[in-house]
Amino acid sequence: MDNEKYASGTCPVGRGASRVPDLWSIMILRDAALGHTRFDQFRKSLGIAPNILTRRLAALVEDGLLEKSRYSERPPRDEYVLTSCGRDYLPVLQAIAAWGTKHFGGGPLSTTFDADTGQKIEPVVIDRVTGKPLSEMKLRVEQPG
Amino acid sequence: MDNEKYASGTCPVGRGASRVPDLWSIMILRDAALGHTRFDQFRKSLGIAPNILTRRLAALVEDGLLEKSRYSERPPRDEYVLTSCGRDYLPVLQAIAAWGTKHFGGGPLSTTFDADTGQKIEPVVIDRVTGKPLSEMKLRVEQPG
DNA sequence: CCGAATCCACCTTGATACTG
DNA sequence: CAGTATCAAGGTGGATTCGG
Repeated sequence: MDNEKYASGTCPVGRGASRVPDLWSIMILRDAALGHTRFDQFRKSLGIAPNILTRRLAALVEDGLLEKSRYSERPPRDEYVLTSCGRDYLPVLQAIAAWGTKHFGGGPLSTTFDADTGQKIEPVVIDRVTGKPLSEMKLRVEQPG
Repeated sequence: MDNEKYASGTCPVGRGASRVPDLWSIMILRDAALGHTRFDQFRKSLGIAPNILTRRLAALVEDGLLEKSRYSERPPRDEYVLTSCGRDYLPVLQAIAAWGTKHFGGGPLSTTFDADTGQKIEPVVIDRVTGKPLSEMKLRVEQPG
């Protein structure tokens, strides 16, 4: 489809989603959030074909979510690390995970913990001003201009 | 790609994301959240080819995010309305929107308001227990079993 | 006119093999 | 290890058609 139409449109959902337009991209970012950085880590973890992985990584670098970083000179080797933009995508992953667990759970699932306290994480999306969960609010959307 | 591998895997991100595996699905859900229900509303709003729209709608119905509902008998007409599962996806859209606005803003964007108070919404993903934003936390993921 | 189904040229995807 | 080359298969969207 024509991502660019949404990438530059007025809808903030389109602006964001068009940078992570498919399942591979989402799963690559998940892996990156888990600390994976190398081509082969992604490839093995995801079971993705190498040419596809190459393209996806390039697109994520292009859009500023990942950054190539040289970790060996001879032989030359790059790793892919999350930028601050990419790290900011992590809450989206958590929101997806919470939704996935609630509605499509039914099996053994990996779980996220607070690394400091060891407490299990339960992600909720709230409005920063009122603190109310968005799922309990009535919302209205307004177009610009 | 092979969605089903992730749809039934142990990763909650995969469980969720595989049900909304592409940009069209996300945008359809956004439209649905805006109150669109009819085939032609989606088609015109998104500029999507009708055969593709048919497939995506059917997939979303299949996965329980949308529900077909007959609104006219003669002629027979169905509309697509969000199920509770589909409504629960709205926080994900908001998280995407917040991320998109922060990192790819730079233009006129539509904005979400609290329908009651008229206040602008600023979505944040927090941990329900501690109330802390996830973006400020150090997380650790644990595999099942 | 609404909600599709069908056909078709095109492009993307991904499995495999291969290279530095 | 980190990709590129090749190529078959399937997805994509435009045009058209069709029933209500």
